[in-house]
Amino acid sequence: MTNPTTTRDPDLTRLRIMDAATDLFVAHGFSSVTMSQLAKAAGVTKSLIHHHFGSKEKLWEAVKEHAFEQYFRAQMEMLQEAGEPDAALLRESVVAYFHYLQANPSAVRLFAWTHLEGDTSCGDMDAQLMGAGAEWVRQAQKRGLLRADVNPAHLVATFVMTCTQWFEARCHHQHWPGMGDDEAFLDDFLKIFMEGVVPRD
Amino acid sequence: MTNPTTTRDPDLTRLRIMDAATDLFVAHGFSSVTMSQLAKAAGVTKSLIHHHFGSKEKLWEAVKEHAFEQYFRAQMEMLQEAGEPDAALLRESVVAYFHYLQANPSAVRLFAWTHLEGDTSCGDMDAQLMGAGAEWVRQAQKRGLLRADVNPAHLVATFVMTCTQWFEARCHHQHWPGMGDDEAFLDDFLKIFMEGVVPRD
DNA sequence: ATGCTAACTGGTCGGCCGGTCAATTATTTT
DNA sequence: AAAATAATTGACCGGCCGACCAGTTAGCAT
Repeated sequence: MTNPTTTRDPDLTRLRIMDAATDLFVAHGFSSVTMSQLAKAAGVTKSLIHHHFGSKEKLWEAVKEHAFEQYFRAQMEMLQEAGEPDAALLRESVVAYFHYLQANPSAVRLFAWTHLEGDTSCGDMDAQLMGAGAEWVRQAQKRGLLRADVNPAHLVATFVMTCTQWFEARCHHQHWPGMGDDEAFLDDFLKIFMEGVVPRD
Repeated sequence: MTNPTTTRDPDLTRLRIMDAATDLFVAHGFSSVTMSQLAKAAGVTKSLIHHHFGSKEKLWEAVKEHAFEQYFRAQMEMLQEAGEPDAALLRESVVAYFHYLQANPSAVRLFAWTHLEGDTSCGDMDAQLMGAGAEWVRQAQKRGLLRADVNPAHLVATFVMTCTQWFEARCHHQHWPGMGDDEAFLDDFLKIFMEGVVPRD
């Protein structure tokens, strides 16, 4: 039988390092986090991190790749669960995306760091996702359920970027006068966005 | 008379350091830039940077403050030049803001770095700016020129954040399939946004 | 049981980090 | 002209950085 109090568990160790690294990198970015901090946070020695990941840079890559995969999978699921495209479903998609980002603040910050680094390693997955989203919109346009005079990619980008920026720059605009909470903003954004994407009678 | 080829010019030196520091910080962020890099880029010694700015952190603060001031002044001018609020002028404001960011990519990146750092030092200026923008919208709403059922701050935030994110994450979404260039996106965004903010007949 | 592989540790290293300081040179003040 | 002030330099510092390595130990295949 397997020993539950086994002294060594490389998979768990890797996981613990990844988790600690994710927290630290998300909070402070790659370059201002040191191996000593990482080791201390993960409860292991610096050498062990090198043993499992090779270098600080490779650990960072692993953290990013893992986060992208999670994001990609979640978004693909949401897209595939969506049925026949129409305006109501688009609205639901925006709400779902907004709430996904709300529930995964570390993903938002990780994306922001990678944007600034100019990292495009997530390009393929992201392009695939956006392509699917745009195609979804294009079908709704063909059926006359969404206005057809806007580039589908731009339509998707508009709501994706607004949701992203809302959480990315939260520390900034949460102090702006008159700003409401997450739900209040989402409501108002949807009022504007949905009115702007449905066809005029 | 003043000697044009004078060997010492502390103001120019400060400026050269600030310029070099702005470039480097904007490109790589605060913590991954070293004093040696800064000194080399500015054509001065490390010690001289310390002499003029005290520390790396204080130089960073100076760079940010300067950028914020420039941004603040430019936006305030744009706001004050704007006349009686109505939908057409809102459209022009969005276009002007978009083009300002397009022409000042380093400002965009600097904001992004500070967002991630959680820096709120520009809070006062920014709140003032947003307050003025929201007030501008509120007046248009009172006159029935913009729909009144959305929080003015949210309306302004919507287009500000979209423009910001467009340039902030450019390296990311410029590879998305079907995406047009800056002007094409702006056009489509305005189609959606303007349709969403004008009152229904 | 015994050897092999891989997980894991502690110690250590060269290098570069941000920062300091005394000395020198240019500019301004008196 | 001389004294005071400020700009600028180069040499130098302690400390920590990421990385490495020799050695130890646990798990596993045979």
